[in-house]
Amino acid sequence: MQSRARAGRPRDAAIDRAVLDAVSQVLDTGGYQALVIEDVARRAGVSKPAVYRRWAGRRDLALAELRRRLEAVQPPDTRCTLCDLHESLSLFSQAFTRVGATTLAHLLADSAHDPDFRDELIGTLVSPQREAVSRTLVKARARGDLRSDLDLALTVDALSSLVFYRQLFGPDPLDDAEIGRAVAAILSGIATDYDALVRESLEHEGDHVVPDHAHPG
Amino acid sequence: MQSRARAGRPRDAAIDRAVLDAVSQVLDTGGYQALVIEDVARRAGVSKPAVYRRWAGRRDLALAELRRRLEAVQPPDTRCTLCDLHESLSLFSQAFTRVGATTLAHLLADSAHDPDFRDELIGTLVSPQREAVSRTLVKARARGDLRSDLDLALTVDALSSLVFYRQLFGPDPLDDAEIGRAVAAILSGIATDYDALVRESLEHEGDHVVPDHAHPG
DNA sequence: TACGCTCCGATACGGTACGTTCCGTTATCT
DNA sequence: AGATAACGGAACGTACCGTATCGGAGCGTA
Repeated sequence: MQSRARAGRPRDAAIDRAVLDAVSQVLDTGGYQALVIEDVARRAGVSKPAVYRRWAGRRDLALAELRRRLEAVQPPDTRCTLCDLHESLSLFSQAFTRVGATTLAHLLADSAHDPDFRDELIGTLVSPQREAVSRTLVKARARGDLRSDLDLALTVDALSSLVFYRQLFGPDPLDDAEIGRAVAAILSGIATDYDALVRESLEHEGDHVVPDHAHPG
Repeated sequence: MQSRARAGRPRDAAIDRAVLDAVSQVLDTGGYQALVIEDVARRAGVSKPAVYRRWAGRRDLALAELRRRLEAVQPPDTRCTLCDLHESLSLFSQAFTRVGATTLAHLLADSAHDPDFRDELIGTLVSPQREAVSRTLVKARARGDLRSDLDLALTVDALSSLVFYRQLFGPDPLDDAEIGRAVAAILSGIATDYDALVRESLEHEGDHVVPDHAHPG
């Protein structure tokens, strides 16, 4: 008694592929807006109920296709922190070029009032890429290349957000040269004399929050 | 001969206000998804054509309301770079809390295949906030607080993107303490010895792009 | 072999929201 | 006075949603 095998006629796996291929084609030509179930079904040579039998709607359908496009990201590990970070971010950016900023925005919008789908979306598209960056940072810190008081989560956010921002708000995604400059900037800092700035800020009785990890050096 | 005054019955300015008030109410309760023209018209005590006579559709309607909410941002200027940057980013984040991440995502998605609307959207919601941050950075650099070889545009991107990212991808928007840590990190850098990292990366014959503004110090 | 289950394509359906058009009426400008 | 355009109300055609129904086909179990 195979509990896995449901009774009755099994689903045709070829239909799954044909539909996702059609979705891919539509996304690349007309974008998410053009993703109309009936149209997808027609292109795939498949009936509409056959699609709904497999996916709940446009959102699920699009996410399923995007999941196909994002293979697991292999974070580099060359013991060269600059190289690894650069490579991580480059892969990150390339991944979202494949996904398409438009589609990402639509899925994000559609997930607004559906926490479950939002978790699935972020868990599929965002988290793996972030994780790759995070692992790179962890290794670099373990080597002693990064400050020990580093706020890891916030640094991952800072690097990841730059990739997303440029994809979503353009005009262009980050190119390699910009990634290099960004990595350099966040590693070396942009202040001429950070400690002096901290001292000066303390003289202001301002109500701003004093950074809780002032430069140790 | 007033060329400005069109012949015929003039538009009732009270309708403009009533409609935008209704839009505001709907956006705050049900979000962009709940923004249905017929519903807005009913709430405003107005006919549907009266709405379409003024705005092209949901997108324009929502953007018009959001424009009402974002007054001009006054970048602080206290000659304290840490304080000013902190304040700039805090105002930035607050502005988008008023707009609502959901609505922003929807508008961004809807603007995908309409470059004109996209320009209007970014010009209204994004550019002014960025500009405030940019002015703060420019003043700090002029004071000599920031490195002279600073890539201004990229730095603005880095700081702005963090605000957007946390608003859009959450789970929570940036809080004040995180803003402080982020400012500290980007000003002071996260590397223990950046110059050493650059030297090491040069030993790799890797094909990665060598940062074109290595640390001058 | 017979039966039951589930998938298959085809088609029809009700529902929602869009954006437009027509109407008779009302307000303002020339 | 007359032209013009906004007003509310209502209906319209379109698009797409997601679901239901149908006869038929494929596969499991009795």
